Amino acid sequence: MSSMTTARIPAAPQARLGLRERKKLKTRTAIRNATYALISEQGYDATTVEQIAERAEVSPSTVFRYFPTKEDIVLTDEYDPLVEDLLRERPAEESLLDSLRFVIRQGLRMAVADDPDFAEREMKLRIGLMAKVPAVRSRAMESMSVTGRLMCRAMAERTGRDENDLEVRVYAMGLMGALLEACIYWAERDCQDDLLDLIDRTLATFKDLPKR
Amino acid sequence: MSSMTTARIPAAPQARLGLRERKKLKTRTAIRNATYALISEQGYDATTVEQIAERAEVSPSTVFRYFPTKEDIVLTDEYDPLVEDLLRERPAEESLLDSLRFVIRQGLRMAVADDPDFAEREMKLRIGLMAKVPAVRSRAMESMSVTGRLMCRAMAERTGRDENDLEVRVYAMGLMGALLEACIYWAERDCQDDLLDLIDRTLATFKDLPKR
DNA sequence: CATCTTTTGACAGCTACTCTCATTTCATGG
DNA sequence: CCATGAAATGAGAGTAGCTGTCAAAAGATG
Repeated sequence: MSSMTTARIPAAPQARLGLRERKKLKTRTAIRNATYALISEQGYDATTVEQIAERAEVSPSTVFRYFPTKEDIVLTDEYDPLVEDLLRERPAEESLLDSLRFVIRQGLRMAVADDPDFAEREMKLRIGLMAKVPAVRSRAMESMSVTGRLMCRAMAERTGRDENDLEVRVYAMGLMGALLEACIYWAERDCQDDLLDLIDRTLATFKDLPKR
Repeated sequence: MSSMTTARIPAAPQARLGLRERKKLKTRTAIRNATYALISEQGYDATTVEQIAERAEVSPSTVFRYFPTKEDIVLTDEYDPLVEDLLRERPAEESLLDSLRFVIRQGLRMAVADDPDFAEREMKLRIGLMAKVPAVRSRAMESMSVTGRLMCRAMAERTGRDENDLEVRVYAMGLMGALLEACIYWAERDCQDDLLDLIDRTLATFKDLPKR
């Protein structure tokens, strides 16, 4: 689930990117940081795109050019491919549920790697917003279905089924829904529990999808 | 899943409701019918609330008084309590998955009861919109979490767990996500398959949640 | 430096949605 | 049947998210 990870682009070869690309990345994170700051100060609804634009020192049009909706500023990240790679690296015989457990563990570990405090605060803010603000939760569910299709591909490889099999699609979305609910559960209890433990228990409520 | 059923209020004692209540019901369905008609003619996005208000012969303010958002006009129904009742009538020993199978079957049967053609057209329109229009799908997912809480209550009774147990919450949302995906799958294939069959196969991908 | 492309900002416009307030419509007790 | 109170409605103004266009600015390229 993309919207749970918070790491920056994993050791991106920021070296030679061309001035243009570097600027783009900069404004992108400027917008995001401005948004996080403003939301922390005054809440989600009270924060307008104009304010975000002002603090990020860009025009409102630019904000919408980078993020199609306000919710996307909070939620969008680009880690689906990372998850997909990690998943593909796991042995094909391993059950999908086990692989998932591993990948999520690994993903969170990488996310917290270089700046634990920042990563943790940001993750709590995001998941908190997901739990409290309907619009954000809504958007998270949308992105859940994207990540779900990714799961479908992974499952198709494992089980020898087609990635458009009803069973595959349905199982993937069930998983995603469950994982998202686990996050909401976590946020509702003020992030007191161990998220990895919750995820383990969540995955345990599923049976393996039979091959073929 | 409330947003799948399309029956009218089950034999509501429309008899003595008071003129006021009857009028309210009337405008409510007027708005809904206007919306369905307009969307069938010109699509969801091209249909504005003003047009809906005009065709339903009410003011725009009134539309918003009846439905908080445009998506709600399409999706809102009041059948969660019906589902809950049906579910509670099932024997407590029956597995939740079996009960669900039965209740959905029964629910669909009741929905199609008095005017099969209308019910079928409306259901296909709604589920089709859910599959195609992001905003509607989004809203459907929101309402899914409401119905999910209902499932939690039912499961709590069966398994002797608390309705706020992580396992219960997560299992319920997994189920809802899977069922919703089944509907989308159905719509994507132009409603060619037998929806009940798809739902059976969907439920079969789950294991029973152990008691306690 | 000149030219071409990409990115940006300013602006106008649409629509979903909210709020307020005066008016109308229904309910009720005398 | 009428007067009083309560609820539903309509009108209008206002906010904010989001889209589109177009000209100016900034980076890339030879």
